[in-house]
Amino acid sequence: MTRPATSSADGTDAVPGDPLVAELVVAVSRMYRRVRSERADGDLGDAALGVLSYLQKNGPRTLSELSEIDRVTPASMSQTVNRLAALGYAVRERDPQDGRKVLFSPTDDGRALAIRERARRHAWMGARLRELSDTERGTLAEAARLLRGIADSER
Amino acid sequence: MTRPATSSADGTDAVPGDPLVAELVVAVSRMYRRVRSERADGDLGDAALGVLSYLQKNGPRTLSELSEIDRVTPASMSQTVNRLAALGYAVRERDPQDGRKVLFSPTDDGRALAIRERARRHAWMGARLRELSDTERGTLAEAARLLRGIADSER
DNA sequence: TATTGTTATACTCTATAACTATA
DNA sequence: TATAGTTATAGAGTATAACAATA
Repeated sequence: MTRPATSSADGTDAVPGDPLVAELVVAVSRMYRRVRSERADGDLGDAALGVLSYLQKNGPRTLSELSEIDRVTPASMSQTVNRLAALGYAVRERDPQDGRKVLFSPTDDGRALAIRERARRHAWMGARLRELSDTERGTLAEAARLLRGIADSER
Repeated sequence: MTRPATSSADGTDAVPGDPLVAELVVAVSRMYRRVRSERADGDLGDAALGVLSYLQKNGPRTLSELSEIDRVTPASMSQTVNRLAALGYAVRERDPQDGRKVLFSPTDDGRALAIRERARRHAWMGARLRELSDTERGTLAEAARLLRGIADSER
């Protein structure tokens, strides 16, 4: 054989890259959409709920911090926290040490909503994971750690 | 001790659910956003590029099939493939056996774009994966298989 | 001047409701 | 009637550009 190639539906031969990358990207994309599709009707969107959930678990953060965590622009994050604030789920507070900074915190309503919605959205996945063996669960736990490390890496 | 509880930033005790679920959801969400953030300027969005990539790898599909694969409504998928068609990356063809059905196929331009963009978006992740041990890569490969199974499960 | 955050505007993605065409 | 697909409309999420306030 002359060179490695991927076979495509139309017979195109493409330089294949690392097959593991493609498998992971497809798996991650499908899982993300599946989790997102558990969203209920009058619900917050996934971006706003993600921010609220983060604040509930980790405590107040500035706009810049939140935008870096989610890898969106500060302008985008400003609009997301605007929605949370307009709905009464989060509050803005000026940083006393540095008047340029704004700290966002969840309200009591926001904290309760974050806990409740996380439980609801995760329910179906919890059920699927309980069907796995201990070995398989261990594999997923280790994979979650590796994926976090890769996703959060600077480069 | 009386019952398991999660400790939160504000001292809230919540019934914890399966910690593995939360770890996986956070890891998947962060990785999805990281891959998405590799998007270039005049680029297709992630939904349209995902559909184009699928068609390039797997061959023509009907609208219904595509909407089920991505877990979006047929109306949403219709608009996504509309964008692909308007840009000349995909074509509609009436199914000769059943005139209600429409088959979508990538054009030559679309196939080339799918291959090129996949390579570009996956480059950074390929570099990160090459830094891992064979054992770690094996863990991720097995995890990708498990996650696909869970995400694609009917329930 | 540099940093932090916001607003104006536009595009992508998704949904629901109402519709057309085919079986 | 039921199925496959489309269009109209609206809201979430994101981006870039331009701006205000503070350091």
